[in-house]
Parts: sequence; C-alpha cells; structure tokens
Amino acid sequence: MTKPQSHDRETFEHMERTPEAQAEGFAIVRQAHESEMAEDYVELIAELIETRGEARPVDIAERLGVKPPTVTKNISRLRTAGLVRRERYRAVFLTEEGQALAEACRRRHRIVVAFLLSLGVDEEAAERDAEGIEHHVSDETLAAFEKNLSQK
Amino acid sequence: MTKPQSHDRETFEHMERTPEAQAEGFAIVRQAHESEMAEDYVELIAELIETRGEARPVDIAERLGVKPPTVTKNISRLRTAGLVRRERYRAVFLTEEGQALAEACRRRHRIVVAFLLSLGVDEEAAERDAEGIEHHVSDETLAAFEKNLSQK
DNA sequence: TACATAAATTAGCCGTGTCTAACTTTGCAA
DNA sequence: TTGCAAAGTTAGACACGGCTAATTTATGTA
Repeated sequence: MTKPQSHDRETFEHMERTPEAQAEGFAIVRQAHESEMAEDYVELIAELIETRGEARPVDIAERLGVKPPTVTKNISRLRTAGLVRRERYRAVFLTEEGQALAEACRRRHRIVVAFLLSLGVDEEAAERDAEGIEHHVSDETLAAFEKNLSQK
Repeated sequence: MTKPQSHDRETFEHMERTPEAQAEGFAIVRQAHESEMAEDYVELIAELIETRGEARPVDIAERLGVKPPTVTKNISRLRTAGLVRRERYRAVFLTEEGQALAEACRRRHRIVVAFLLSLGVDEEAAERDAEGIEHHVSDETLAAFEKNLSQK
C-alpha cells in the first residue's frame, strides 16, 4: 500500500508532489473549466447592461465570437443554474446570484489586468491573457496580485 | 462600417475594446483549451520518462486523476497529432515534436510557479494555480514574469 | 509452463459547447 | 396595417473529454 522507503534514486532535485496532489490539481483545473462559460457570460451580460441598458443575445454572440444558437443554448443553461432571468425573445437579465457572480468576476478580471499592466505587459496582451488567466487564479494568488499592486 | 463619431455617451471611464477584439480574445482562450490536453499529457509524459524511465498509461491516469480508458483515448489523439509514438499495450514515448512541446511547457510551468512563489504565494497554491494559468500565458506575459523574477 | 493478476483496450454512454439550416417572433417603416 | 428584415429559437450534427463494463494482452510467480 505505502511506498517502499528505499528507492534506486534516493536524491531528488526537488521533492515531487504525490500523484494524489497532482491529480487534485488537474481536477481543480477541470472544475474551473466547467464554470468558465457561466463566468464569461454573466461578466459580459453585466457589462452590456451597464453600457447599453440591456444584454441582447445578438450582442453577446458578437462579443463572445460565437453564433446566436450557441448563446440561446448557453443562456438557457444559465437560467437553469439560476444566474439569469428572461422571457423568450427578450433581452437577458441577471438574478441576484448572477449579479453577485458577475461582480466577483469583474473584480478579479480588473485586478488581473491591472497586475499584468503593472508588470509592463501591453494593454492588448494584458486584456487577452487576463481572459484566460482569471478563471484559474485562486483567492490567495489574487490577494498576492493585489498586494503587489498596492506596493508599487 | 466605421462607427459613428457621436454617441449618447461621449465620455468613457476607459475605452472599451471593440466587439471584434473582445471576440478574438475569447477565441484565443477557446483555442488554448483545445491544446491544454495535449500540453498536460506531453508535460506529464516527459516527467514520467525522466523519473521512471517510461510513461505507462496507468501512471498517467493516476497523476491526471482520470480513468485509464480516458488515457487510451487521448493518447491515440496525441499519436494522430504526431506528438507521441507507441506500440499497443506498451509504454508511451514522445516524438521529436512531442519533446519540443514538452520542453516548452515545462519551461513555462517552471517560470509561472517561480513567479507565483516570488509573489509570496505558498507552494501548494502556486503549483495548483500554475497548472491552470500556464496555458493562458502569452510569450509576452511570460517574458514579463521572467524579467520581474530576475530583478528580485 | 500455466495461471492469476495487473495493465491496457474496446465499446458504448453522457454532458458540454460549438456549428448550420430552417423556422418563428418581433418590431419598424412604408 | 401590413410586410419585411433582424433577432431569436429549434432541430440536428459533431468533436471533445470524461465515464463504466467487458474484453484482451502482458507478466511474474507458483
């Protein structure tokens, strides 16, 4: 069950993580992927409501770079998840829960972008990279980003 | 084609990105997701070959936290992609191309981890977050991480 | 050598997130 | 007021990356 104490190689450059710890890490990444769609949508919906007064599927589709049927399907998933409220053929609005999630996501997004900018990454790249990175930043790392920012 | 000059709101807190630029950002993230599987596998395979002399599906599965049939299926995709070479029921090896990719991924991984550690993130979290973040770090951002590291 | 066990594969299922084609609804303008 | 264009939805397909159950192959040991 437990590993034998003695090995051919007794010396390690750096201690390897256990297979279990490694597996847990990958599980966390897979889990993050599952919530990415929801996070991207509510974030974008909040942005659209703020700047245009409403979030129309056609605008969501354009900004996400996907086709309208994809938006319809995903919006209905968000509705099932309780993040979004809407009537057929009408604009989309966020529930309380959706708003809370959007707020958290936008805050995290802002921090990641600001942090990358503070590192000297240009605006285009910072914005692009943040889109992918933000979903994988733990609270602890986010705090480290913030701390580092305020110390500049 | 071009946007009308005058708007209801002439003042922006910060200039919004165009829908196209935003859509391109999301497209890049989606693209990154497609190569994540390949990157995680070749990185892990290289690691296993280095530490154990060979990469067996059972070990890959354990460390990835997935079941063996998943590994079989994905390995065959990697073979099709030309990243991996192997005979049925035998261990997996990397092609030249696979090795090059693995090397690039491991380098990026090391830099991301080192950077997070330098920010004061603890080892566990750094390792976990890096797993997700590394696939979304552009060359430019990676360079910024490195530069910041060397300046410590 | 033969067999039990471990490893790997195959077959077949599922949910996600994308697409195209075709249809329905909305709402504006003549 | 009616009719058309734009927006939205539905239906149906597909690839991906997971899974379980059942099967096949490899291997070490009795």
